Amino acid sequence: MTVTLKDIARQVNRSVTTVSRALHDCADVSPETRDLVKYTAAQLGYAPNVVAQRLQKQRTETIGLILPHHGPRLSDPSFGDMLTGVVDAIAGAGLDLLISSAGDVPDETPLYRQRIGSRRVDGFWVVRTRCHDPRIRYLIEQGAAFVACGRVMEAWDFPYVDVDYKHGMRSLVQHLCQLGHRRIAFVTGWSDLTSVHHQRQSFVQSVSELGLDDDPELIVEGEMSQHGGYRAAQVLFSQRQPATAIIASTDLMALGVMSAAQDQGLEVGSDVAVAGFDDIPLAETAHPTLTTVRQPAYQMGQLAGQMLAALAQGRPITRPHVLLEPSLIIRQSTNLDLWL
Amino acid sequence: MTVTLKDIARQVNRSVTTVSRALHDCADVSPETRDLVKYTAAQLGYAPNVVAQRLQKQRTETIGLILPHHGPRLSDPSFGDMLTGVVDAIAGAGLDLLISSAGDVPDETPLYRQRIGSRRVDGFWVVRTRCHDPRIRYLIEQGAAFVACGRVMEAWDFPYVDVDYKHGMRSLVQHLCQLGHRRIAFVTGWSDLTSVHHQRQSFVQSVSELGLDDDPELIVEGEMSQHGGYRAAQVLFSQRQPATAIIASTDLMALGVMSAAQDQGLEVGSDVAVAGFDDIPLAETAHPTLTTVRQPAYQMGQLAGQMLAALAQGRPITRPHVLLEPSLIIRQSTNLDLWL
DNA sequence: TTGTAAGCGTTATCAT
DNA sequence: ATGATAACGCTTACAA
Repeated sequence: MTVTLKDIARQVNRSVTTVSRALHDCADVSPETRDLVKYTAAQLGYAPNVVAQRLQKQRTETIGLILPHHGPRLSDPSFGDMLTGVVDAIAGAGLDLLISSAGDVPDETPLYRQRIGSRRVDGFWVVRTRCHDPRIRYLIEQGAAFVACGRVMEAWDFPYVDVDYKHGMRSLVQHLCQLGHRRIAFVTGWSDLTSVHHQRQSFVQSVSELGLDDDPELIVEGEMSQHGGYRAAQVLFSQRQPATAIIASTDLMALGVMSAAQDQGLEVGSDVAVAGFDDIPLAETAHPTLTTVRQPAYQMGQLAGQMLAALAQGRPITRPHVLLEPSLIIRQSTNLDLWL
Repeated sequence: MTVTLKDIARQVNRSVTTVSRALHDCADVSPETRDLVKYTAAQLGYAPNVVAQRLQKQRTETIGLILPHHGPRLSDPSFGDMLTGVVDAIAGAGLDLLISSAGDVPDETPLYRQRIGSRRVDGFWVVRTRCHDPRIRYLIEQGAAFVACGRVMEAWDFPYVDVDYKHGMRSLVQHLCQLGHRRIAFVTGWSDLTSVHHQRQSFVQSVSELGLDDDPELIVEGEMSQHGGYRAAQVLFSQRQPATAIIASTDLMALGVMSAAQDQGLEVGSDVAVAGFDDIPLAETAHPTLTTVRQPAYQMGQLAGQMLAALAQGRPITRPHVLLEPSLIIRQSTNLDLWL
């Protein structure tokens, strides 16, 4: 059925060892043998049994991703982009990506433990870091190979790729301030997430520095989805003194906010300004188009993938700490006069 | 470093064989030995080396997904949902999902060949089938285990999960006809895709049966994304006698169509009706909300995953051909008066 | 230049 | 009830 080294060896009247060496282009095999072996292998349609190779090499050439129970959903566009970046990068290095889901388990460390112990993967890609992330702590303790998309609050040294949310938030608040807004709200996700934490911190600081309204009611936490954004916005609109501008943690939330505003009969971009984070494709085709802080999701994934490949193959990581600068994309949702 | 059977065997003064049997709860091992072995294993933090198990068992317990070069993108929401369904179902059966990308290669069969030959996976999940799909042909020829999300035009017998696009399209055209539309356009994806083919066939037939305008100009092919929908709609709006209703192959395309209409100064839901396929979350929060043919993406993935698990574990597939009925979700984009 | 033998960690077969 | 032995397919000392 399936072709093995033994089959080739029999055919060319050599030992399995010689065949193996010939296929690996070892110097100590005669050119004739090498050519013969390669020819025969090709003809027989030989493909090495990677499982056997892995057992021998004690490497799985596989990167694991355990989807955390607190999201992101595979159906979130920006996460999909990041995933594509990782898949492309590690596939280019001959590695596989193994996806599993944490399900409803609150503590994911046993899953990581299990996959390390059973030598299922060479390293992990960790997404959606939390401020004090037990996964990161565990992986560092174990000396496991991993790359995170996101930082933690502790001053631990581990390879990561992240976005400078503080910078992004600052430029967004400044933009809204310049447009004359004094009362800016922040519709945010679960603040245990490091990204959200940074956004929030920077929001509070920027608002204070610019002397804007710093009413704590203006910060509303919700689920990181359109529905979460929608509901949070409803809360905001029901306040005695509603905000004139709303920033959301993600574009999906921002689209929910826009939706809620429009359902209130408000015109987004004039009656109320709305902005998000990510720059998903929909941001550009929404009506009005959505002002946002663009994050290079694909590139982040790609970088993480390259770092993981280096790690898995024992090469040093050239830049273990990458902080990408996001850029403010001004569109109609904060400035309806804008002609795109 | 890592604990193996040998370590346990040494510790409990038994052979590796006995330890293995004890851990597998074989009947022919004494209760004392069994308990001792299990206790020791737990204490040492033993986890079986899956690579070794796989080499021995000649099974990888892994399902492969090779992302076709013609999409879908990982960032498409409906595909993400389906992927989640597969991951959940497969993980529940103790299997892994291996993702790789076909890159720019026009013919993917070598990739399948390579993964079969190297025994990397036990089976494949095939997505986005084409009318005459070389991947399906190849996998059938090879006798490989796989489940497809989508059918082909040939009368080949293979396990699949698909949606009854024809039915969905018919109900959509009927709905628009009842609203008084005589000139309905279809903004479609690459018609080599079986799903698109079925939609198109049903569109033409429904239009003809209902006696509506069957101008071939009303069918415009474009990229299956918002931009593709946007551009195709621009073509439609520039026609001498524009359509009064536009159906798109996917919700993303439909959102692009809505965008283009709005940029033309048209009011979607009154000046022009727009409808899509999928029912992604954004369909419900778009403005106006989007009429669509709902497809149970997560459920499709889940079913495919269950079938794959059965296949991989040598169990028979109870229902190898599943055709799910989509349902028409009427919203404002075809009927602005509608209060959701 | 080639072959022999051992080993990766596990499971299955056959003795005892 | 337990253990020796072989096997899964491959790589790599070491020997010839």
